Amino acid sequence: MTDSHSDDQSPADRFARAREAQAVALLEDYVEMIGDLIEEFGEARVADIAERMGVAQPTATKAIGRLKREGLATSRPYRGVFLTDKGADLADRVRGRHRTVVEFLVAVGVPHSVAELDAEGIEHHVSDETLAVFERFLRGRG
Amino acid sequence: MTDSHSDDQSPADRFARAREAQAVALLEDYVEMIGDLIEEFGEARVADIAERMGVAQPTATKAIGRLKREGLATSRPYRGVFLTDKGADLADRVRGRHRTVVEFLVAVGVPHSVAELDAEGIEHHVSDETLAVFERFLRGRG
DNA sequence: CAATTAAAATAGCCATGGCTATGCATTTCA
DNA sequence: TGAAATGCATAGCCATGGCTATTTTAATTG
Ligand SMILES: [Mn+2]
Ligand SMILES: [Mn+2]
Ligand SMILES: [Mn+2]
Ligand SMILES: [Mn+2]
Repeated sequence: MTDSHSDDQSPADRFARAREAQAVALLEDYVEMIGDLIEEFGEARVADIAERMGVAQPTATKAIGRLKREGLATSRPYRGVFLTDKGADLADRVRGRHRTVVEFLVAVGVPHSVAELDAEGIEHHVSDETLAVFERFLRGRG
Repeated sequence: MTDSHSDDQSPADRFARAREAQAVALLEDYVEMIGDLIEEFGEARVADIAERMGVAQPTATKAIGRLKREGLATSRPYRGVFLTDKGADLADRVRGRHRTVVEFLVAVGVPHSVAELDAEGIEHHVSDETLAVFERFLRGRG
């Protein structure tokens, strides 16, 4: 018989996957957060984006350039940054995942403030399958 | 009265923390994996490290240079890479965290292969406090 | 022991994601 | 309405983490 707990993936595959998740993590955080700013203030200015990300203003400008290149955002100087449909969709998905991860961690006993801190990184590495398990866990306890 | 569910950290603090975790993630994976190779084969050669990481050989050489600079490893050409005490300690901690995260995910219902995949990224963002919660969860169900 | 082969190092390229300093354009307001 | 203040963009630096191509060095073998 074949080994009952086979490896499924090579380490190289796992590492490649983690590297890929890392590469998109920053853009995910930007779109989610730009969505938050628009929700809160009706607009997302470069300076506010930089402040909320905790980076210098030119760093935010550069990142916004990448968002534009990826078709996730547009911007008009002195008028703010806007999410495209694609960007808004991504923001929604990312925000949902963020909330689910935080709620799940809290549900298993992690203090809320710690859960928020850890979730900011964890969220980018949780697969749809794992996310579904978290949601089921949450439902299964009302 | 003061808000009972206060924010605790600014978004900028959370993002900074996630960025920091990301910065060390790669070195953690290298030391853990080098430890595995030494365990399995008695030595960790540059070519094997590169293959297991899924990167080109010069990429591994460069990373090993960083490990050395950080005091985590030493190396002798044609003789392999070795972990310092500090490196071996880190490898042990990282491996323990990896195992705990995988076991926890499996315990809540994530398929093993998916758990392995997700854990490779998640492990670097799990705080000691959250890890302790995962361990308690695992103990509390034998 | 010389020649071959294999292993590792080096050179040099690219993109990302940080930063500071500075320039320019738009708003705002006296 | 023109000066001042503000907001944003640009230039240019650095480290990291990828890559390919090439060179060097060590190990192996005829
Ligand atoms: Mn995040
Ligand atoms: Mn988030
Ligand atoms: Mn990992
Ligand atoms: Mn790992």
